[in-house]
Amino acid sequence: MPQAAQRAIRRDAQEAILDAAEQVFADNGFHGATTRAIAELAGANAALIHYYFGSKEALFETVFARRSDAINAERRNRLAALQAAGQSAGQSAGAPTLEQVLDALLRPTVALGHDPARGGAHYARLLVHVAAGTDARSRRLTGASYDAIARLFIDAIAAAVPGLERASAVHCYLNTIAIGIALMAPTGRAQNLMPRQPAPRQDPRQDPGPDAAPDDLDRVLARTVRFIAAGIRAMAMAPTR
Amino acid sequence: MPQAAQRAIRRDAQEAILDAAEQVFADNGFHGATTRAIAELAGANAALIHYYFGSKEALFETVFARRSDAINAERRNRLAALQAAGQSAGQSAGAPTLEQVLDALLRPTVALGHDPARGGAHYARLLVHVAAGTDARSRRLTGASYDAIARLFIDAIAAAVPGLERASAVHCYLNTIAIGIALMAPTGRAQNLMPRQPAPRQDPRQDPGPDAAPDDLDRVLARTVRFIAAGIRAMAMAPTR
DNA sequence: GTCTATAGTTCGATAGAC
DNA sequence: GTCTATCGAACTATAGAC
Repeated sequence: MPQAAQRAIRRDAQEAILDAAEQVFADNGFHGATTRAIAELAGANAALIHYYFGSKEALFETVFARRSDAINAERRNRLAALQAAGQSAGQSAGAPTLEQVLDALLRPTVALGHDPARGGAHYARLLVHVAAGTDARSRRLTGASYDAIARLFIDAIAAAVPGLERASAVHCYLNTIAIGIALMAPTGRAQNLMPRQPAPRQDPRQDPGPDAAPDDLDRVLARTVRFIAAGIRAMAMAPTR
Repeated sequence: MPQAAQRAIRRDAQEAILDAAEQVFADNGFHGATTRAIAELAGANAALIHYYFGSKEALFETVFARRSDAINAERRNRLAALQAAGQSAGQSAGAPTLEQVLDALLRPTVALGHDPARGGAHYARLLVHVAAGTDARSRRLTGASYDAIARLFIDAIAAAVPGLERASAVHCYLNTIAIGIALMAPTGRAQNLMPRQPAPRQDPRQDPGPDAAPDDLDRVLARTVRFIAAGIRAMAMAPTR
């Protein structure tokens, strides 16, 4: 079946452009990136970008949607699994715990940022640009991709913390996302701020570096979830205003 | 003294360009902004930007430094005042509390974002762009303007929370900044995610809107400080790894 | 100091050969 | 499908009149 083989090759060419675009957009933002730089990094001809995607704008949206769809599908699946487990284990087991909800929310994004094998390390920084942007494109993309999942997890957070007002749950969700985005896009700032080499250290194995290596994912997540969960529970003990 | 009067007028022209540049850079990022758009918004001639500032690049750095210097000076003063008060009130009173430190850290930025009278609402979004950027300019600007103050407050956080490891204090600081930046640059996302008009509301005075009005500054700050302080204290109770 | 006019680049996009 | 060549637009920056 030669057609399938050829299709496979072509698919690789398109994905090479998508991967290159992801990196160049992440490094420079939409306006700072050029289609020529993307084509060069992809090892493709500059005209192919317009042949495949029609425009720089459409390429950007394709790059963005590719990862965000995967992230949100995984978030949805993890949350659904937690809720199903809670129901099957006797109805009094009830809703998943706050820590479980936060893990389901953060793990797909943080894993993407920390695991180079998944190829999405650059998307993390791309997402920061879009989240920061106030232009029409940025708001449209975040709204279209993340509003629905946001409402889902705001509900789950509210359900996991008795006494948490709905408005407070929204702020807690936004705080969570703020930390999560900063966490998934390591800018190297943590290293700069770390204490000056705790010099007289005897066991070098102890210090794999402040920013997590891929296998530190669980540890980074656990630490961050603990931080956020404590903050959210503190919000439930006091009125919003 | 005509020279002084003329100087005053000129100073206004330069500041008009700075204000316009702040807004246009905040809306579109460095590459998305054009000197023509800045000049038009400032009501000035496009060539004046180069006459006053030399280049688009230099203008950007001037805009950035103007506010960050003011923010960090205020942070430094507030922290010093807290520490001086702690010392004068008997040596056992000791270091300022965690809540006091967080307030000193966040108040100057959040106030800037929420008080239109201070004219810095746009800088908040500009800072988000720079904080998100991984290019050389962004890293140089954040490092030059914010690394020193970061170390100061990391020390203060560590001093306020017994048992908090130094490395944990760095992560706590970064979490604080992540929330603070998101907080000072309202993108309107909170409104979108708020519950669908709790419709049968009898008293309209109760809902001034989810994003704070200027006079809500203290309330927003108190809520955020409570969230973060609880998260930081939770970090002190468990090892980093 | 402030303006007009424009030089010199670089960009996104496309036409057309193969 | 893939390439070369190039168009037209928009940009930063500057030269020079006033």
